Amino acid sequence: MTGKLITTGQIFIPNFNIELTLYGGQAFNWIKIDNKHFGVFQDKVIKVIYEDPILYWYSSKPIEEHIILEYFDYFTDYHDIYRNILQDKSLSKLQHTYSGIRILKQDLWQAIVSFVISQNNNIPKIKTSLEKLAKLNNRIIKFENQSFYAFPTIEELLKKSEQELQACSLGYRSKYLYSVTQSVAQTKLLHRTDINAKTLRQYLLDMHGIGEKVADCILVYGYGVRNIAPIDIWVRRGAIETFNISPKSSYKQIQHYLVSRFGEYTAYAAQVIFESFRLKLKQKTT
DNA sequence: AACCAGGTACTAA
DNA sequence: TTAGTACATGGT
Repeated sequence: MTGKLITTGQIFIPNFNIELTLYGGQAFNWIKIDNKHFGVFQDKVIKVIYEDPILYWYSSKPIEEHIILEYFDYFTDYHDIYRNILQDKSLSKLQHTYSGIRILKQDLWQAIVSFVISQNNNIPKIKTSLEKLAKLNNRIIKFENQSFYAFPTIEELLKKSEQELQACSLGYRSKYLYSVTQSVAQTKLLHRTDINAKTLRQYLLDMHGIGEKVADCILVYGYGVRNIAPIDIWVRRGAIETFNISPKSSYKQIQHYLVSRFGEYTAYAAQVIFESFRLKLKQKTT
């Protein structure tokens, strides 16, 4: 299916919390300049401006509108989602201001690279590392008087040595990224359509440097899975406090609990928990 | 100067 | 299965 290639469009998305969605830790490829948001998508740069309820977008190169719509999860009924998860008494006690968060559907490869780097790391530094990684290939995209660097393809990354990766401030994660890149190429994960989420998760877990949390991030943010959630430190703390579950619970136990409580909406509920607790701490320290 | 960041691999019990 | 620890790097 190929649609018409266009460079600009408008999308109707009422009540969209664009700040938390783009900068809350599910994606690392956006920067904000004034009221405009610029994001690198493979070899393109997209600019978006949100004026409730319209999202205006502009691309540096012609692109199918469908790709943009998918990315912003346009075909999902968010009104229905938040109506559902906010029926939960405990969850609804958290900040309702987070009810405009959407879950982006990112490029699978970009998600794999991003979340391998994200482990035991902070958001600003993750972004810096990804930028340095992009600069290795020096594919510059000029757009609106600014220069951006295209996200490295797997073919490009395969050519890089572990030392070159390490120079991107990846720390000990450089060997993980190096190894994961090889594994993704060998398994041809990016080109397979015969694979379901459960199988993909197992492939990812078999890679050196990907554990449960990163695998689940890749599934949720890069593969469109919504009926599970990555359990990071904030979701863990949040779930323990919000639902009064044992602090000793394992990763799998917390995830099962959330799935049993929120079902097909688990990822959305966890996103609200994540932002709520992450920002609560930030307010304390600043 | 410790402590932390959207964890994982490894070891020992 | 669970508990503890090393791991690179930069910011606070």
